[in-house]
Amino acid sequence: MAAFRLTVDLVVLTIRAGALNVLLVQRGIPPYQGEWALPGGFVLDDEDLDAAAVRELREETGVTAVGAGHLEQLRTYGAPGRDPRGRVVSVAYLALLPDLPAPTAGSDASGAAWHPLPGPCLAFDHREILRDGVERARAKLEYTSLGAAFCPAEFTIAELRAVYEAVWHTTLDPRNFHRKVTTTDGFVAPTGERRTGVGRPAELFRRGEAEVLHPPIMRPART
Amino acid sequence: MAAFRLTVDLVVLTIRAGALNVLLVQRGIPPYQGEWALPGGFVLDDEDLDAAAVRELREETGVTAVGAGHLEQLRTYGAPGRDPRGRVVSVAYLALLPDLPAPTAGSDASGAAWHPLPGPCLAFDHREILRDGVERARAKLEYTSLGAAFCPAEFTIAELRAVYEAVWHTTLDPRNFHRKVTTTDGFVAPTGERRTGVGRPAELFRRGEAEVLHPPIMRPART
DNA sequence: AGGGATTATCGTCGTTCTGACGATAACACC
DNA sequence: GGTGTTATCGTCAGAACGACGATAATCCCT
Repeated sequence: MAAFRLTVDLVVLTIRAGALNVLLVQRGIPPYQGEWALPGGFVLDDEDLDAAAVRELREETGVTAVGAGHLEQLRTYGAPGRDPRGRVVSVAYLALLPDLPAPTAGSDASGAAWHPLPGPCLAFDHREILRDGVERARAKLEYTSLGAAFCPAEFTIAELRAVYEAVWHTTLDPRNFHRKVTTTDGFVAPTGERRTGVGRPAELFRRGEAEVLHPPIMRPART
Repeated sequence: MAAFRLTVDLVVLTIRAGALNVLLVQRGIPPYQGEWALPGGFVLDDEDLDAAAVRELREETGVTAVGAGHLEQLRTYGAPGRDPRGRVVSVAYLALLPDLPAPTAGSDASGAAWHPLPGPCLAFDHREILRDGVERARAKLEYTSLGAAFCPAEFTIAELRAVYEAVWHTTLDPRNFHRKVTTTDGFVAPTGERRTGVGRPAELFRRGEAEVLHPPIMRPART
């Protein structure tokens, strides 16, 4: 029951070019120098865990407001030996963000970049953490309205559908998806405006106030 | 990034007399001496987090095999000031167990007992942890087969239904519940035997191999 | 201006799932 | 044998879903 050191590690996901991407940094210092890893860092002495996650997210990505996206605690990883520096326990967070401008490099990372899944080999046990994060995101899209966290404040139904298709790696029927989303109470709220592009202009929506969906959106059977 | 101390705290739930109960210990040492708290203790120097949870569960409840029930990591709580002894971060675990003989008192607890929810005032931030644990259990009963973790190895559909009714604090139609459980693939498997009691003998079932339920069991609307 | 391509949105139809509830079965007890 | 009690099977209307046709509203091209 002696001393532990605590880190937060972030699984930051977004949709880019129709694919699920994760934000990775190239480690600038040992251990695992030069290898890819999840962004993260040590928790400060008198810092709340959530605050540490928000701080690291800001430092590594320049994301200041989580308001647009979503940030939640994922799981804590504390196997002895998972970090060669000693007994380091990591509280992992899952962040879902709309597509952003290129990320910034952090203090102890020589580079940060988006990687389509599955990404490269990762340092520490970060491959396991990433797998758990993606699985959590996949599951939560079924029974919560979190899919909208991948979208900007205003979005079309087609953009939201593209999120589901990217995260689940399937294709969904546009008509049935539209019906499900617009008839599920509190999922999305129309803004009254429309966005013009290729094809018929699409109505713009904002996130609804509902957090959980009853009934959930069913993911097509086994892949 | 200096020294943290790490504890595991357990939200141990079971069904007793048709009600959801939580296992609490009366603290035998300061801080909060004499008050009720979740069972738990410090993580050893080279001990895995899951192993620490299993150890504490055994020490405080005498539960040796988790095989019957279910144990999973719940969340980590690390707000500065949550423990007057200093910076103590707690990894909370959620355990779902079938009804057991009376629990044993642990080393640093002068007594351990089952409490129907909502229990008494709790030390530290354990009230919040308990609330999160109960909420997790309620949600997981909808889309997983974890309800069977509250039952002994062999159980009747009525016993399983009593679990859902206790955890959700509702009443469910016995005929529709029976249909749903027996027709959902992999939820339960018949043993071929039956148990006699009051009324017509009931068929005995074992847990099926399915972990997630497609589609989920819907909890009746708002309470 | 008009035709084609493209995407959004609305409907339809048959199937499945659900909730409400009636009917029967298989015991224990008297 | 009758009665009470619980388990299990059926039925039926309404809701939800998957597949897919039909229409609407724009852009692009000629």
